[in-house]
Amino acid sequence: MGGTIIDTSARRRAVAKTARVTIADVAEALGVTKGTVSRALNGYPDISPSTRQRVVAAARRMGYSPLAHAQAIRTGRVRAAGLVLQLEQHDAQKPFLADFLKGITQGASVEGWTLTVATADSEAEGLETYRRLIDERKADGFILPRTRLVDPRIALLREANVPFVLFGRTGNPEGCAWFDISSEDAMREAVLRLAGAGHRRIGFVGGDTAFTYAHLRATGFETGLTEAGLPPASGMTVTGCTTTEHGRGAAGRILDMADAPTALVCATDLLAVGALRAARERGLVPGRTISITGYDGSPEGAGMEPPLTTFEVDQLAAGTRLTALLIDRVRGTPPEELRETAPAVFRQGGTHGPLVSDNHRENRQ
Amino acid sequence: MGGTIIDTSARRRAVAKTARVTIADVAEALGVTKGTVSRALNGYPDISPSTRQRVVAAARRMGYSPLAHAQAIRTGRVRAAGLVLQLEQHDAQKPFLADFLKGITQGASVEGWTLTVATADSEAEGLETYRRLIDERKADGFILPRTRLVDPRIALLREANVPFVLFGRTGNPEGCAWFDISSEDAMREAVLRLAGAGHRRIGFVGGDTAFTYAHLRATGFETGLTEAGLPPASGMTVTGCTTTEHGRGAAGRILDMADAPTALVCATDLLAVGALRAARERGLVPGRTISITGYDGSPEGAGMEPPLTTFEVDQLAAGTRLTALLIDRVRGTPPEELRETAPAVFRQGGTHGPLVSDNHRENRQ
DNA sequence: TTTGCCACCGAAACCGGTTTCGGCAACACC
DNA sequence: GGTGTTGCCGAAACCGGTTTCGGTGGCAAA
Repeated sequence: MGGTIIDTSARRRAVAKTARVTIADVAEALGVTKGTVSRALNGYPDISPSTRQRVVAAARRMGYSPLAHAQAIRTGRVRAAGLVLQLEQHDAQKPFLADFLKGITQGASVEGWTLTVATADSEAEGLETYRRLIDERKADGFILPRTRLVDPRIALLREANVPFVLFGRTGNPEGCAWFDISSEDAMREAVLRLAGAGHRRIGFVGGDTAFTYAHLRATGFETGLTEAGLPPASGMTVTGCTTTEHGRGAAGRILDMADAPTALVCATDLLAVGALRAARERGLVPGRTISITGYDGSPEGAGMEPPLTTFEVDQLAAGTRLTALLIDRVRGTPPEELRETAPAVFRQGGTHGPLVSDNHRENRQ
Repeated sequence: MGGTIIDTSARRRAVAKTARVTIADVAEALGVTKGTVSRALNGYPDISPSTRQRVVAAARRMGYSPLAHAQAIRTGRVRAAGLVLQLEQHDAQKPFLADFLKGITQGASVEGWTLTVATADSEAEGLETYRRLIDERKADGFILPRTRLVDPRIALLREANVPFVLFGRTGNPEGCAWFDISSEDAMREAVLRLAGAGHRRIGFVGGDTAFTYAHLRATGFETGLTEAGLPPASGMTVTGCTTTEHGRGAAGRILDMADAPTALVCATDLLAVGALRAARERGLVPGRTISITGYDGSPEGAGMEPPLTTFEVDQLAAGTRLTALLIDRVRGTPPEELRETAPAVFRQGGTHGPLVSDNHRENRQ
């Protein structure tokens, strides 16, 4: 201030609210160029070990960390995963959202990535949101939850040539990477367990088969029947249910049949809750005169009395794997090598039990 | 390909996976400079209406939209709100998370912003996460949920000179902008309603008073007592409860007192659920021989039998307002002008009712 | 006609990084 | 001793925008 000559960088620093340390500051402090600092910090091979060490030390000492968006301008990578949540639907996935997000962000932060989330009310709005995020490059790739057999989001991302990973599977797997829970195996296991407990007439309450998971669970149920040596459950199978009320209605209709099943396999915990309600309304006792299984491992199911027999899904692990796969995908690994499934694990509850004879059954109710 | 002279931009476009339209492309197509295009699109006054129109039309026609991170390098703004979720705690906020996120992202997308979310297990890890996001400039400002009376996050952001908005209030409001639900008024209203229904001995089950909301709700309860002309509820007030089990234990101890209260005001729905359990274990009938109110408007409370009397919080609106305030804050509005509160609205349930005489009470149980 | 002003836009610097290119010194090899 | 290599790093271009500065043309006032 006293002199006439004022160093511009010093003046800039005095004006700036917060003094940001740039790569140029580090370079100047060491008497090297920006390029050298950049290469040293990014692990380029043409930097001598001693120089690299000096640079790393100076960067740490000066508190330098590069601006993500400044790097992105040249590299084209913002180091962010994108997630568009379509929350129009019922609160089915809401309870799992926290764990899922936690898994994603944990997987992301390991690699220095972050997560950009957006929401949409409708499918059309969702596609618009993807387009916006892609255009502005707010994410390097996307995680697609709740995939459908025919999924317009996949078509969009394929065409835009943007990396993505499915949470779930889809009809045409070409160019798709995914992580999924093999819920079809869980449905199969449910049938086999019930058949092993003596049940011969088993019904199924399934979800909207436009979603791949619902389709797969329905087929898994059929597979279980076949493997158990039981005939196809004609008439005792319902799909297209999404809410608790749907589940209640569908289960009610099945239980009102002449040859009503003694057990119900439900595609989700939500539907199982509805089915339990329908069963109780008909004087049936879950775990004794009616067996009901769910799927999801929801806290609601665990808090019920008796607790719901279900299959647990590790949403946190799912989120972690999905981001790991996405990051690999962004880095160039072909999608065919990035396909994983994990099993859901059986959780013993009190809503299922061995078959009781019809006489016995009459007594109980 | 046939000729010797190959335009570099054309070659680049052939090589690039996806042809991105840059500002230079738009400028070239119109025969103007990048600067003109930029100024036209950003509403600078020194651009003639006709030119502006031509630029806007060309940009739309060519499908141009600027890269957010390329703009950020000069403007210093990435147009992103930051949200760090500390999910160590119990699943208290999980059910509201979806709506809250929806509100935030909706508020953000209106202004062309996005949301960057991160999670942390502990407070220390949370602070580390803030530092990382700030250093890499992954967000222009932050939304801080679940504020405490003394909040280290606020200290951190204050010092780093990074804009933020509280969801809640705090001990030292200096430099803080916030949005909050005046839950203290709800507690007061609960007491007044109960007193109006004849209750004279009212207990309180409160949360961890390190959190501002819990502190405020406890004072709101006291205010209600005073306004109702009731004496301070010595011994019938418990704070520090966070889980359903805590609520059950605390309510149980209160209900076991010699002069047990006939009504319990609970600071959260979670605690109310625990209190209901404790009451039922003692043969009390919610809505008849014991009155219990909650706060949150949780779906669990609505699904109970009878439904929980509680106060609803519009999480979606909260998220929307918070981002609007944050964006204003980032744009320079002083924090003192960005402070809002909204009321929680009473939701009639079946867990409270008029005071019944002790004789009557004995009969009922 | 000259002057002055203003509207409008071009030229170029700039933001903070990354990456290409080329050069110099040291060393090995014939 | 000339000639390649090789290791290492400086110089500068570059990424895609924004912003500053200055200049030109048109028009009104003198």
